[in-house]
Amino acid sequence: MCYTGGLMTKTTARPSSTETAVEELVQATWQLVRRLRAESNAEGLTWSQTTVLGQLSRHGAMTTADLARAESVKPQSMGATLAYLEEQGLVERRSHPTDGRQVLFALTKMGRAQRDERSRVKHAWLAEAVAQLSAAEQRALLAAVEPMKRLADS
Amino acid sequence: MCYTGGLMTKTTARPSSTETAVEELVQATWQLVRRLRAESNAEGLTWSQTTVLGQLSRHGAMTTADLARAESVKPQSMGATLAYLEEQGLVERRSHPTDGRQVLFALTKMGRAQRDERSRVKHAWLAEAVAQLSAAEQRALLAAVEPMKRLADS
DNA sequence: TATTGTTATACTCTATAACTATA
DNA sequence: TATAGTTATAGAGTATAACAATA
Repeated sequence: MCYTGGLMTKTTARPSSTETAVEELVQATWQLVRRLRAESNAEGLTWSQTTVLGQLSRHGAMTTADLARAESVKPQSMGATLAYLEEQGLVERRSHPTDGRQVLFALTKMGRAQRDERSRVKHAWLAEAVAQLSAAEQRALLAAVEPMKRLADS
Repeated sequence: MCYTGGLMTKTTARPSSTETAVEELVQATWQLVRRLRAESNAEGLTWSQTTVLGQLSRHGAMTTADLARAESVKPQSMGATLAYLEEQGLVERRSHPTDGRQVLFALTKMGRAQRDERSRVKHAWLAEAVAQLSAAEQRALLAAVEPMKRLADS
């Protein structure tokens, strides 16, 4: 594959230093997201859209700003996603009872159904993929969740 | 923040089941990528572009298909990235010695310099962020690299 | 006929800037 | 004046489909 003779078995350079190891982590993160995106594109909704439905499912009605914060994007970006979901009839807007500026978004009946269905499909794939890993690898993944969040928030 | 009374401290629902835990992992992965993207946008090159320079730096000249495989994207997508890098004078194309169809891409002198500089800047941020974590958290992150790659490749 | 790469097109995700409405 | 949201615009990152050149 590689002309100058480098071995090209999926970029598996051994982590010699911490620096390299961190770069490896970033690479792994990036690739995992690509994989997740590819997986979700095959079905009706994208990952970003699905996670918004998940937020609303878990937390109930939320404002654009709430959702933007929860997903670490700008309100305008979240607005675009919400506009799409609303157009699809998956979320609906409600006026805020005390603050006229704010708009609350909530799942519609269809949105809730989609959410459950999506959840089922996603889990089917993830469950299978995770099942292929050893118990130790699974533990390693779970142990990394909090540090990754810390890193993302830093 | 959240109208229906859910506590909204950064989506910290405790992982009750493995299913939830895996979803948490996905969420964390997604957010970390968002963070990385935001960080790299501040500077000259994006993460995708930087990683391509990294590949060429580590492996020497590679074809579009090689790079696409290494980064888990379609050749056409990689072509777009390479076109940009070429336009910026960071990579150059060479004809393949034996196969006229293939095109080899290699770092230019400028590309190599940029790569080193980018690498330095990236590491500065990452190093600082990682340093904020406990030793245990750092170990947890590194231990997750291989499983994440396995998951991405599955 | 199969493979490598290019061109054309489109859609998602995200950002910034400027604006409106409400507090 | 500050905050919540919308509109307009733009760019990165991808994908699929159709094509050309080479093997």
